[in-house]
Amino acid sequence: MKTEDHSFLKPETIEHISQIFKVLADPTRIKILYLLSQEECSVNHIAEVLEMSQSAVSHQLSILRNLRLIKYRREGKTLIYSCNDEHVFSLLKQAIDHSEHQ
Amino acid sequence: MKTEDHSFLKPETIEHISQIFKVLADPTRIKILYLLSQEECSVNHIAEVLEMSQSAVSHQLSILRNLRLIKYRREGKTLIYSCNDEHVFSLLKQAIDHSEHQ
DNA sequence: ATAAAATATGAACATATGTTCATATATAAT
DNA sequence: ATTATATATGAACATATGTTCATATTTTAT
Repeated sequence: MKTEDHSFLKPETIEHISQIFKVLADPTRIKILYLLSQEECSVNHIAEVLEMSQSAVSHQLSILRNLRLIKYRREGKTLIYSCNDEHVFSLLKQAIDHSEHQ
Repeated sequence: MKTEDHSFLKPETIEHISQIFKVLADPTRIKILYLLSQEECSVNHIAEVLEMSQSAVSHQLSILRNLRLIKYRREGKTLIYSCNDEHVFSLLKQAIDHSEHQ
């Protein structure tokens, strides 16, 4: 095939996809997202369940929050995080399915 | 929810998913995989079409090859690469669709 | 106003990753 | 055998990323 006959992805599309996959590429974030796919969670709850430091969880949540993959609401002193991007969670679920059934 | 009531991903599953997403997280590899989803390609063809050095392409191909995401056959001096993992290419396509229709 | 609890954040550090450069390997042609 | 072509690979380098540690911020209770 000649170069000019190829279909190319738009640079923005490539950047966007790369960014999404980058987020999904870290084991810690996979665990957090999988947890949030089951129930909304406070920061401390996530830290306890995943046996991580509060700080590490919070840093990761800030990454997910900045990319609008998750959202939160406040209950008193507590922030409750939950899913905010069906597409990305769907990618994660598809990857889990493929990985478990092979 | 109590910690013992959560569903957890198996460590191998987490590692596997993370590895797949890590591969898909690099713009260069996204371009290569997208190209290979359209047609099988020689190394030099990929390098020309994507305007990259032969060495850089070859390094990335070796990563994709080691993870069995692509395969190759020889034609004389030329190696022709092609897809070898429908699941992963399906993940890529889903991400592209989501990214383009939002 | 003060203290405690929950969360966020900046700096520092170690590790991982992608490209380049130089060179090696393999096949084909003469 | 020698040369040319196609591809692979190791080392070096720069950049990106995740965690920890210390500390800041925000809200509630007293």
